[in-house]
Amino acid sequence: MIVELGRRMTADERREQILQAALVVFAAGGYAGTSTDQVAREAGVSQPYVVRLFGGKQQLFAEVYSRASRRVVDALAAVQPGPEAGREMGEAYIGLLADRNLLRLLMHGFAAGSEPEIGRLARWTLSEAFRLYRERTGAGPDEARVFVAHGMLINVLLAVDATAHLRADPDLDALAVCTFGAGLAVAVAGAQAVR
Amino acid sequence: MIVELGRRMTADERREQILQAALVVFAAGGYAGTSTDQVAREAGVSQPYVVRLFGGKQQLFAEVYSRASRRVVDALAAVQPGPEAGREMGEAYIGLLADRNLLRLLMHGFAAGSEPEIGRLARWTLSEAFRLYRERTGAGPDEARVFVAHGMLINVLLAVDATAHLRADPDLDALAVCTFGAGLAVAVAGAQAVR
DNA sequence: GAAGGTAGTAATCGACTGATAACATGTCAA
DNA sequence: TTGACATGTTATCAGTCGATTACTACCTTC
Repeated sequence: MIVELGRRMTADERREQILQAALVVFAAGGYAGTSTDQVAREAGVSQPYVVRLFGGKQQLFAEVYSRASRRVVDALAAVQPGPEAGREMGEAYIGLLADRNLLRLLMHGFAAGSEPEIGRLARWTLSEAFRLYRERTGAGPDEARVFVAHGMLINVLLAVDATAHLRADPDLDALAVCTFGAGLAVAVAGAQAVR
Repeated sequence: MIVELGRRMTADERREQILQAALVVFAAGGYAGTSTDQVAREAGVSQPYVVRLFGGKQQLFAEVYSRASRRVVDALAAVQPGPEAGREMGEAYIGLLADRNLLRLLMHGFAAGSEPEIGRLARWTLSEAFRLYRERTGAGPDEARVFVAHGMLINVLLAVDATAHLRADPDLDALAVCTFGAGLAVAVAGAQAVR
């Protein structure tokens, strides 16, 4: 985390900085498993300031999660329709691995789908991925389903840190290799580039 | 939850009862989001007893999660090799939806993969699903990957309660219908039969 | 240069959590 | 019956968490 010593920041700059810090720690620990104090320390501010800037832990998480969802959906939406759209959307998703925290946070949101607000966002993300794939590629539901399913597999492999345990289990190794394909290097690099 | 009034149970019976209760509440709230007191109330015993019987919250969760993993892998391993093995393994997985808590707990484990012990179990579950599919069907890695990916999609749709929001979003609706296929009725029923 | 708003912290609180200790109650063998 | 062990509970504690309050330091503007 970049710390700007001494200098004062505008509230908007601080918000941005705290949101980035929150992405990191929430991606690692999930909503319930992460304290506002962890967020504060990661961002280099005091804990009460985090709470006051965002109105509470729940609202902070909702905002972080909402942004993450939007980043994912935007990356897919950026692909233009055409004969290569399917491949390009796959590559766009793999590209999201560059920020390992993004998809790991997404996973926590899926698991915490019982929280109404988070569940709503999680369903929206899934729904949009499915819809966009069909719209951009003209594919039928079955093909689009395969696309979304692979996205979920990528999320899970990332969450369980499969890339860091490649040598330990040949089957998991094979699964990771054929899932990430050419993106394996990106996935491994992303895992190391955390923080 | 069935409460046996007054009667005393053997420690093993209690263990079983508490493990079942823990599956329910952990599936809903995850590890960090669930207190030992919630487990105790669900099981109808006092909170300190839960802690003492299992040696701590972590060990309780590890045991619940370990059993869930094993149930999933056992269901897949029960399929005999043969030309129909692929279809049968799909059906076996869909059959697991009958206990909604099982796959939802699994999801929490995937998300909490940063915890070393849980991550180990989660990776093992993935690895075994992949390995068993290839072994039973003779399929190559790509086909087995599709199988595992669809399992993950099913988990996610379950976790975000997609079956309870079918009418709200036509795209999510289409995704759920074509994912669960003939198992949709099972999935919806499982969602309602919780507790 | 002082006034007023903005950025930020220190101190503290009540609620909750996991865990421990001490105690009570039921069950069974001799 | 009685002792001894296994099954459970009540009381309690120390730590953590999210949140509130009250305060301080900084910057801009007139």
